[in-house]
Parts: sequence; C-alpha cells; structure tokens
Amino acid sequence: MINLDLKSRVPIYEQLVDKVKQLIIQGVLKPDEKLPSVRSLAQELTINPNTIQKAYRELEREGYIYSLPGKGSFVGQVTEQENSRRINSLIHDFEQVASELLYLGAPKGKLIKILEQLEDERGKEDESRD
Amino acid sequence: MINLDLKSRVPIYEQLVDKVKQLIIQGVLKPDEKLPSVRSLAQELTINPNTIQKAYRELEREGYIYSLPGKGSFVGQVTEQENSRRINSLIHDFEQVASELLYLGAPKGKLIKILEQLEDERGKEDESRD
DNA sequence: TTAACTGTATTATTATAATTAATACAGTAG
DNA sequence: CTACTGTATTAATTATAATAATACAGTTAA
Repeated sequence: MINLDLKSRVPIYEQLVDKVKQLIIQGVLKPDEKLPSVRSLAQELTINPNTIQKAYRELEREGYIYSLPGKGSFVGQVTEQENSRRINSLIHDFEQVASELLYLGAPKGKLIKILEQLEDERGKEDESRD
Repeated sequence: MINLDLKSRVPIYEQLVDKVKQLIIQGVLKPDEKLPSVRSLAQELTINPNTIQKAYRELEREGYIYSLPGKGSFVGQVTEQENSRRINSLIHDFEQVASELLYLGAPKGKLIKILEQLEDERGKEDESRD
C-alpha cells in the first residue's frame, strides 16, 4: 500500500507523510483506525524507526493523526476544511502545469479530453466498488 | 530574468538548468545566441562559477546548448522533438494532478473553466506583444 | 605578442540535511 | 511480568550541494 522511493530527492519521511495524508483524505484509512506502530512499520518498510517517528510527529502536528502513548497512533477526524485546503493546493498546481502546456502550444481541447477520460475512468471504479 | 531560490530543496544548478531550458523552449533565447560566460553569470548571480559550470555541462549533455572552449556557450538548435518531449512530460503531470482533483470531488467543469480562463489570458499577452 | 577573455578539469573543504544507530523512559494490555 | 505502545535524546554516518582555489588551453583584440 505504501510505496517509497529511497532514491528520490524527497526525503522518505516526507514521502510517508504525503502517502498517509492521501490515504486519509481518500478515505482508505478511516477515522480512529489504528495505524501501524512506529516499530512495526519501520520493520515492514526496512527503514529506521526514527524516520517513521518523524513522519508521525509531522502528521500529528498537522492534525491528520493523533497518538496515545502506550496505545498507538490513530487516524484523526479529517475536516472538510482540510479537504478543501488540499483541493486549493492542487488547483494551484493544476494552473501551473496547464499554463505551461498552453504556452508550449498544447491544444486546450486535448487537455479537456484528458479530463473527460479521467472522469470516465473514475466512474468505472466507483461502479466496481459497489 | 533568471530568478533562483537559494533556500529551495531543488539544487540551484538544477534550477538554473530548468530556467535556461524554459527560456530556450519558449524562444526567449534564440539558437546560436551566446549565453553569459560561466564566470560572469556566477558574478551576476553571486554564486560559485563551478555551480554554473555544472549547470552548463548538464545543458550541453541534454543538447540544449553547445560550448566552444575559448569562445563561449551558445544556444543549441531546439528540435521539435525535444519540445514535444517536454509537452509529454507535462501532460503526465497534468494527468496526475487532475486525477487527484477529480478524486477529491473537484468538479470537472471548474477545471475546464480554469483552462479557458488561462487561454484567454494567454491571448491577451500575445496581443500586447504585437 | 600580450592581456583578458573564454571553457574545462581537478582536488579539497565546508555546510546542510537525511538517515541511521543506540538508548532510555513511561504508559498500556494481556 | 512481559511485550507491546509512543516519545525523546544524542551521536554517528551518509550523501550531496556548494564553495574555494587552482591550473590548463583555446580565442580574441589591442
């Protein structure tokens, strides 16, 4: 489920933060669900426990998870506010990429077609999930 | 013209590579145009000449510039192939971002509206350039 | 020809950050 | 009691970017 690129320039603790965030926002990880312990996840991913700890600390700081010493770390309540914050951030990225594409001469129609195709694919996934 | 972020996680030599690429692809720098010398650009940007050298070496490796020892470094012939390679790379980014946006419930219509607005803005810039 | 430019190469050093390592402490649960 | 949990701390290691200091050779114009 969690796939890390050890050779990436992005630190693995930050990759881990992003992955967990994504899983929470997408609802794969449900509120109050228990996350793997620092040590077990470290063993599973064959990285140092301190690296996991650092990621969890950051996730807690941002409110995505909460930790109970002695018990474990758990998925927090993701507010609608955080969700829309995430969307706004992505919209910004979207504008950047689209802007450069248009500058380089990529036809708007092609980009729209991509959007429609992506939405179609998403529809199929929703059906198969029922 | 060239703006670097010394505090970025992206190495400045790589930022420089990207900037020059962009200027070349966008036609701001014309083929066979002379680039600033390693030493002068280093002085202008107040960074080490070796850092410029590293960027130029990479740009030459990728075919964006060519260097004549004793004479200088010059903009290479940017092929249409390289341009479309760049577009393909951006299309990939576009799909990634759009996919996640749709997943999070951002309406396709809103994204399309953004595309249209970006295109309108580009139109204006083109006019003002005449 | 000389002086001042060019690119190129090499080696050493510094700085920074990620990661690992090794512990320790305290709370929880069976 | 034992084996889990999270948390904290300090040190060592590793990797890489960036700087520094040179050196060498080709080019150009005075």
